[in-house]
Amino acid sequence: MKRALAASPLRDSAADTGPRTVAEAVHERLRADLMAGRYGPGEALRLEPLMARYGCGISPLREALNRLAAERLVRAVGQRGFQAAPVSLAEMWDVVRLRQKLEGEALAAAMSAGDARWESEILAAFHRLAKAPPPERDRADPDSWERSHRDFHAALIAACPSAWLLHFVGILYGHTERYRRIRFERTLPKKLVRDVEAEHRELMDAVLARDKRRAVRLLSEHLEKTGSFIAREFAAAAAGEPAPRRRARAGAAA
Amino acid sequence: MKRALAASPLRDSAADTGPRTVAEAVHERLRADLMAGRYGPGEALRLEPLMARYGCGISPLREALNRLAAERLVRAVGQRGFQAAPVSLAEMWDVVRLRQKLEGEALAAAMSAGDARWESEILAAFHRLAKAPPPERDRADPDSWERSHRDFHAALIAACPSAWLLHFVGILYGHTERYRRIRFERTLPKKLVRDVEAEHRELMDAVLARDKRRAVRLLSEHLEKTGSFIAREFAAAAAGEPAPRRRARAGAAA
DNA sequence: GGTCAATGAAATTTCCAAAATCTTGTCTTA
DNA sequence: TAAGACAAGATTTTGGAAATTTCATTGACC
Repeated sequence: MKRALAASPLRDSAADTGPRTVAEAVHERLRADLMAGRYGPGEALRLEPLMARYGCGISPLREALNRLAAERLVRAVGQRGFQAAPVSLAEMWDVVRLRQKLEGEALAAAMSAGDARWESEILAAFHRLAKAPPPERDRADPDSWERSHRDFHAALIAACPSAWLLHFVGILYGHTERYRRIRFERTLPKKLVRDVEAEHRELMDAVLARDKRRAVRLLSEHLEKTGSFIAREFAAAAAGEPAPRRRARAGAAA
Repeated sequence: MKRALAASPLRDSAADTGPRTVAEAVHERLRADLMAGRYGPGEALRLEPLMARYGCGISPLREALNRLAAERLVRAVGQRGFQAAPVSLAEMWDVVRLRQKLEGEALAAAMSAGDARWESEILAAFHRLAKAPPPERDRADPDSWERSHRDFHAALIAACPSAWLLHFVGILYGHTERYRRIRFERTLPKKLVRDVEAEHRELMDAVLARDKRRAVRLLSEHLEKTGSFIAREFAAAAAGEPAPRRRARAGAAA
């Protein structure tokens, strides 16, 4: 069962036909790995290991890395290669705060423009998210829940008519996901997952009831809780492991 | 006299040292040419001519194009190469509307956080803009006024603490500039330029007086006028030249 | 003992040419 | 006449190797 995708607004690659070049395929896989936190903050992304891992030559790899640099998921340092984006508490809050504003705008716009089709897609996405295996029981497909989660948030704002707003929200979503997953997969307690599901249901109800004020507020609170969660994990990590990974000093600091 | 740059928030490349690789240099030049409207909407960007024009091999050129594709100034079509971004009236208003929101947010934040240094940079940027040769009298350096213009808008929001907000505003600025310059350089009447200068002065006065409400409103109106100007030029171009450039049909249509 | 320069290794960046893909024009056929 | 197949040309994409830069280590000198 392919997941139903109608040009998901949170992933604006060529989704209808699949990647048609090696560079596009590597770009997608690399971005997924970045978002899954498989590369630590500031970790050097050396070309030869990546060529081996993704089974491609140097040209498509560099093209993918350059696109990711423009998306700010990797940093390109000049004559010194690429590294996974650094992290900081301040930047995390910057991303979350901006996402509250922009995704709130997008949600309100979608609720003004959405039709019955849009509503049904939200219901379907919520159902798939509820049925998806929780992220801690990830055996075959570790990213299954994450995909459903992204699809749900994408469905909520899919009716927003501003392509640019959706583009920016998508970029911010990717960075939020990375912050959330970058070091804390093991720590995710079941209790929290259940709370998240309740938040999603409440949010969906407000959206389908066309209660804009309430929906935007619930979305903002949802994101605020995510930010607080990440901040707590940051503090815990800073206390437990002073220097977790290579060049990660700036990560736990500011 | 080098133009004073303190990591201008509207151009987030490695500005302090200048481009350190060929790819970065080509990326900058190509972006400048795109923003100057030197490539028409949908125009095919073939590799060999570009290699000749920018005097480089194929690898750095493709890397630059891939970055620009992530910035949405060019489209990458799969196995069919790159083309300059298409344009449409609807997308132009999308860009302008979003820029009103985001640049307004950034301006308000800057006015909360700005110090004396920030104020003096605004004054200096305004002075340089006032002294810059108007865009129609562009003999040696056709982009001189445009650079000063960008620097002025950048100076206004430079004190905004949100790096992500500044990043997005910079991207939207680039697209606005392209829409403004893409076909209408010859049409720019002096009267309009003088009006723009008056708007800039009024805006600066409100900003330096820390009148947030007024400053944000003036900025929004300033952008609104730019949008209306572009829309008029669009309509005129659609009436006068039905198919101005290659594959530009979609441009004047929606 | 500490600072600085030189040397060599490692990594990135760039050029280049082969391979794969798309486009265009022509010819055939219904 | 229109539709389709086929081949030639043009263009993009990709992998590998050369050139350039950075980084670490060693040694010399003050």
